[in-house]
Amino acid sequence: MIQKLKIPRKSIYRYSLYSRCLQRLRQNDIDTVSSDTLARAAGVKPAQLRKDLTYLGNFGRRGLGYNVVELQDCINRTMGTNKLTPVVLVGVGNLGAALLAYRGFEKEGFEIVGAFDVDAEAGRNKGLDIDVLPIDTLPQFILAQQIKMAILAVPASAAQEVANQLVLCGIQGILNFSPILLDVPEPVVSNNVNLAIELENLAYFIRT
Amino acid sequence: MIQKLKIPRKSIYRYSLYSRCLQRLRQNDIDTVSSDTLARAAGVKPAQLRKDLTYLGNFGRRGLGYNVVELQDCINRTMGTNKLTPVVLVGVGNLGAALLAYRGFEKEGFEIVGAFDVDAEAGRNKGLDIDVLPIDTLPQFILAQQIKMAILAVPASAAQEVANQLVLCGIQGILNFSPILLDVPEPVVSNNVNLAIELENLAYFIRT
DNA sequence: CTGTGTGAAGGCTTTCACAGCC
DNA sequence: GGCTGTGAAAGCCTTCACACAG
Repeated sequence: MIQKLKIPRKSIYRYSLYSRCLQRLRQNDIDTVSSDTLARAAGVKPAQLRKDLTYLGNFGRRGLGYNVVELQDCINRTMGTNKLTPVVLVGVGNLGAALLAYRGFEKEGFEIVGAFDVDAEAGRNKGLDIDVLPIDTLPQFILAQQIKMAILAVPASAAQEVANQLVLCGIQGILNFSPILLDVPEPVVSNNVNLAIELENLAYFIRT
Repeated sequence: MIQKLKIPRKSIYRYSLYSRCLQRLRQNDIDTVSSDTLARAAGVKPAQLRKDLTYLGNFGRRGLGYNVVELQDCINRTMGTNKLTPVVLVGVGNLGAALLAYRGFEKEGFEIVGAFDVDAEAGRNKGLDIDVLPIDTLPQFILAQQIKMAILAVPASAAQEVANQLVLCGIQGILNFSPILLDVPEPVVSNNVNLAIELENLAYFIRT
């Protein structure tokens, strides 16, 4: 745990992939897997998988492979995926509403416990099964429930301002869907997801 | 254009960011910008911005900066963002329906011209304003309309199979929302977006 | 003097290749 | 023989720092 900071960002990202592959192996009652097999399933090179796993300690048995259950448990423990994490969502426009309607986070260990918007009526007629709360109730909500993570889906023009507010409330991680990079103080982490940019990127690389 | 392959992936990604920043400058009738200012707006280092721009040719005037309009046009031309690109979406489950309801792609130059699912009734009761077509009509649709890009939002278990089908139809780029890495033949490009993994990643780095 | 363009240095990741253990 | 663990090499990307143009 102390050398946690030494694990490369990208390895962390891949741990999530590995965990999902291991899950499937587990469902098929397979209890041992080689780096070769698991790497192929995850779409990475065997050497990379092994290198990634060395950050977790030595699990493999040479000549045999890795114990599926043991390895997945270790990854989940490292990732903190073994507990349910509450999240708030801010901005219930088209994208925000879409994310709320998509209840796919739950089975991955995250629960959207609150949705906020400047317009408390924003959720109307969108068939959502969660109430949209006015944004000025956000601070007390976050503080009361000790929320640490937020999904930000407001327009670009409001993003930095809302982010500042979130940071003041004690939010430590922001998943930012707005198309600007947020400026957040040191311990706070902001990850960007931008679907339009992903499409643009793809379009470029297929060179008609 | 011939040295296109030499532009680093990450630079391409940032071009999208730059273009959006330039758009804002344009709206404010600012016609010249320095690498320092633009870099700050985009959240990158000035040297990196300049390095990125050298792949496009020499636009800057030393002592002055870059012409906003000229630079944005060049980026858009390079990215191919100056024309509307048609896209199909496959898999109208929770996530797929959410992506359809989110009409945010249009203003970025992409249009979802067709939605497909094994269950043609999948779109019912989801308040979508686009018809969901049965998946066996996909090949003729793609071929007839010369579609080159697809958004894949089917369950993991079906993802690879559908991807194979898409490739056979001539799809060249896949934006994959399923939690597995797709195995696609050489010229085809597959980019992954996984919201659960982004959240997990974030959760890890905030270490309660 | 201001601000770009860029070789060189530095840092981070991936990949190789093989020693070591089962 | 099979497969892991890992130093070393290679590759990629970022950052520096300064020559040079306006």
